[in-house]
Amino acid sequence: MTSSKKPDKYYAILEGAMKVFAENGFHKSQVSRIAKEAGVADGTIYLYFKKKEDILTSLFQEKLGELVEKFNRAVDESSSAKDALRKICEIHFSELENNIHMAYLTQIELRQSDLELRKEIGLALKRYIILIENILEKGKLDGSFRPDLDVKLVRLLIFGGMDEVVTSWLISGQKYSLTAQVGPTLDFFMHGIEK
Amino acid sequence: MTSSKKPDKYYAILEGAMKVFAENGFHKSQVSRIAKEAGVADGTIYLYFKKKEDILTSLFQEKLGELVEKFNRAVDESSSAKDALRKICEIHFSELENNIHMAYLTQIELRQSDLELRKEIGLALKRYIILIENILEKGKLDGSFRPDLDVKLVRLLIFGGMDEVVTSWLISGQKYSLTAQVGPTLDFFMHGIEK
Amino acid sequence: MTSSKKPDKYYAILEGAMKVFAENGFHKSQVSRIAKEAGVADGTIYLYFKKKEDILTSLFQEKLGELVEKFNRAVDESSSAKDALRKICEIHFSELENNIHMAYLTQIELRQSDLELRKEIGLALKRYIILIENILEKGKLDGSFRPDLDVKLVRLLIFGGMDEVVTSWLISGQKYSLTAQVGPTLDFFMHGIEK
Amino acid sequence: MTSSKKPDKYYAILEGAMKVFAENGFHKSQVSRIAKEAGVADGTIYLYFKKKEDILTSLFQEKLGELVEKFNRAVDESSSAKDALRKICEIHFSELENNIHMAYLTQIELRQSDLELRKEIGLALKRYIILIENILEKGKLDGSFRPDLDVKLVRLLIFGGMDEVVTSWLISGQKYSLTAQVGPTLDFFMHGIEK
DNA sequence: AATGAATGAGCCTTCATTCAT
DNA sequence: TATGAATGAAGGCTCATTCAT
Repeated sequence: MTSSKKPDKYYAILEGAMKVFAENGFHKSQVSRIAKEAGVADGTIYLYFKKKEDILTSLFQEKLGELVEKFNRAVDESSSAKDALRKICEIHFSELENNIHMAYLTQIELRQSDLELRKEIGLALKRYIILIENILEKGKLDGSFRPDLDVKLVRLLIFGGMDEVVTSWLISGQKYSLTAQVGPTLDFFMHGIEK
Repeated sequence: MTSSKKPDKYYAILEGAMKVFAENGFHKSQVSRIAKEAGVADGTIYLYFKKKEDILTSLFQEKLGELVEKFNRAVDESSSAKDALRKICEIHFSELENNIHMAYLTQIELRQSDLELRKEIGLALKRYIILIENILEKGKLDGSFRPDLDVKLVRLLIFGGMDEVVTSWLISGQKYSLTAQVGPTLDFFMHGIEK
Repeated sequence: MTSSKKPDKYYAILEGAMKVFAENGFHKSQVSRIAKEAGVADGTIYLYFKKKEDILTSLFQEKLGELVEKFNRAVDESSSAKDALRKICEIHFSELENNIHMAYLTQIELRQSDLELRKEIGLALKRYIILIENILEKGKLDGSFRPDLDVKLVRLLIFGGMDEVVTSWLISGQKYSLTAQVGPTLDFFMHGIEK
Repeated sequence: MTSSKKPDKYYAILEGAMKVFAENGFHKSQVSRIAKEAGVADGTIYLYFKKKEDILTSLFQEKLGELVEKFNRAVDESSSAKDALRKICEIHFSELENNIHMAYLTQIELRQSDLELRKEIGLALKRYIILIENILEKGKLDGSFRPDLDVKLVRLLIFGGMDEVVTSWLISGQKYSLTAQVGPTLDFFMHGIEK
C-alpha cells in the first residue's frame, strides 16, 4: 500500500475529482468545482497535487492499484491459466459495470490527455498488462496454451478486445449486461473464430 | 464521394489541422496556428467550419471515408472470409504505419474528446465495424467460421484488439514493424490461444 | 430634395437597415444582415456608404427630411403660433405611433452612438428645433406668447418633453394611445402646472 | 445604504469604469482598460461583475442611488410643492454640471444600450420619476397646482425637458452655465408659454 | 496546513471592410 | 456597378495557479 499514510483530504479530493471528471470530462472540469465537491478550498488542492493533470493520474493510479490487487488475488487463487484468464475478464467487466464513475474515468476521461500523459498512464497499466502476460507464459509452460504464442502481441489483443467491449457498452448507454459477455469473450480468446 | 466538390481551402485547412493536431494535440492546437499552416486567414476557417471541434470531426470523417473505401475494395476482391479479415488487418496496420499523422489523429487526438463527440466518432466508425461484422456473417454462412459466433461481440474484440496493438506501437515510439504483426494477429483471431 | 437622384439600391439598403436596426439595435445588426434584407451583396453597401455608421446617419437624415417637410407644411397652414405648436405635437406623436420601426430608430438606435455621431445627429435635428424656435418667436411677436420667453431654452424643454413621452410610451410596450397625449401635453406647454 | 458593505475593489472598478466610459463611450471601452484604471487585474473585474454590461448598470444604480438620496433630503426640507420642484431642478442641473463624467455617463453612455438594458435603466430611474410625481400630487392636494393635472404625463414632460436641456448643454461643449437655466426652466414648468 | 481572493496569460470567434473577378 | 469570398484585428471572458494571511 503506497498510499496508506496519505491524509484524508488527499482522498477527499480524489473522490471529488472522480465525480466531477465523470460528469463533465477532464477538460470541462474546473479545479474549483473539484474543490467544492471535496469540501476544501481551491488552494488546498495544490498542497496535494502539483497540477490539475496530476489529480487525474493519481486518481488512476490509486484506483488501478486497488484493481490490480484484486486481479492478483484472483490469479493466485486460480486453478489453471485458463481459469486465471476467465477471472481477469470477470473482474475487468464486473468492476466497471458496478462502478460507472470508474468506467467513465478509465474509458473516456483518461483518453483525454496528450501523448505525455498517455505514456504515464501506459506505465501504470503495465502492471495489468504484465499480469496477463504472466498468465499467457504460464499457459505456454504447462502446455495448455499454444507453444508458439507471441505473448507480447496477444496480451495487447486480449486487453484491447476487452477494453473495446467495455467502451462500446458504456457509450451505448449500458443497455445490456457487461458481465454476460464474459463467456463468449473467453470463448473467442481460447478458440478464435475458425471452425 | 460526398466531398468531391468541396473547395480547395476546405482541404487545405484539413491538411493543416492534421499536421498541427498531430504535433500538439487538439487542446493545445490554436486555430490561428492551423490557419497559418493552411495558408489562410483565421477568419477563413470559420467559413468552412462552425467551431474548432468541427475541424476535428470533419478531418476524421474525411480520412475514415477514404479508408473505408480501401477496406471495401479489398473485401470485394477477397476470395474468402478469412482472406477478407486478413486484408482488413493488413490495411488497418499498414495505413497507419505509413501515415504517422493519421495514426496520432486516430489513436490519440480523437480520444481527447468528451462523451458527445465520442458518440459522433463512434457513429462514423460504425461503417468500419459493420464491415467486420459482414465478414463474420459471411464466414458463418459459408461454414468457415463457427456457427455459434456472437458477431456483435466478436467484431468489437477484433477491432479493439487491432486498435490496442496500433496504440501500443505508437506510444512505444514505433520501434518495431506494425505490419509484421498481421500474421500473428490473424492467427490469434482464427484459433485463439488454446492448444 | 437632396436625395432625388439616388439610385434604387441606395433606398433598398436604407429600408433594409431600418428593419434590421429596429429589430436588433445598431450594435447587434450585422452589415451582412442588412445586405441580405436589401437584396444586395455585402460589398455593394460600401459603394453607397463609407462605413456602417453612415447607414445610420443617412437613414436618419433621409427620414427626418421627410418629417420636417410635413412639419413645415403643417406650420405654414397653421392659423396661429399656438395652432402651429399643436400641429407639431400632433405630427410628432402620430408619425411615431404609426411607424414603430421609425420610433425605435429615433428613440433607441440613434442614441446608441458615440459623442461624435450624436453631434451629427444633433445637427440634423437642428432644423426641427429651429422650427419650434420660429414658432415661439412668432408667438412672442404677435403677443400670444410671453414676451420674456427664453426661446433657446424653451424649445429644448418642449422638444425634450415630447421626446421623453414618446420614449416612455415605446419602452412601456405601446400600451396606450400616444396621440391621446397631445391635448394634455399642449395644455402643459401653454399654461404650465401652476393654478 | 444597500451598498455600504461592498469591498473597496468594487468601488475602485466603478470609479475606473466611470472615467473610461466617459472618455471613450461604452462600446469603445475595453475591460482591460477599466481594470488598469482601477488598479486591478482583468480577471478581478469578473469577481464583482458578471459581464461588462453589468458594470454600466451597477455604476448607474450606485450613482443614481446617491442622487436620489440628495433629492429626497431636499424634498423633505422644502416648504412647498413649488419649492420642492425648484430644488429638484437645481440639484439635477448642478450635480451634472459639477460632475462631467457623471453627465457623460447619464446623458450619452447609458443611452448606448439595447432595449433590454434601457428597460433596466428605466426601472432604476423610476424612483426619480416617482419623486417628481409625488411632488405633483402634493401640489394638487394643497391647491397650488392645477387640479386637472395628468401627473403621469407631466412628470415625463418635466423630466424629459430637464434631460434635454442637460444633453444639449453637454453636446454644445458646456459653453454656458447650466444652473443659470434653473430659473427660466421653473418658470416654464409653472406658467407655460401662454401670456 | 488551509484559505480563497486575486491574478493575468491565453484564445476562440465575430464581423466590418476590402478587393480580385 | 456588383459580387461575396477572404481578411485579420480586436476583445470579452475563463480558469489554472499563486500567495498573503
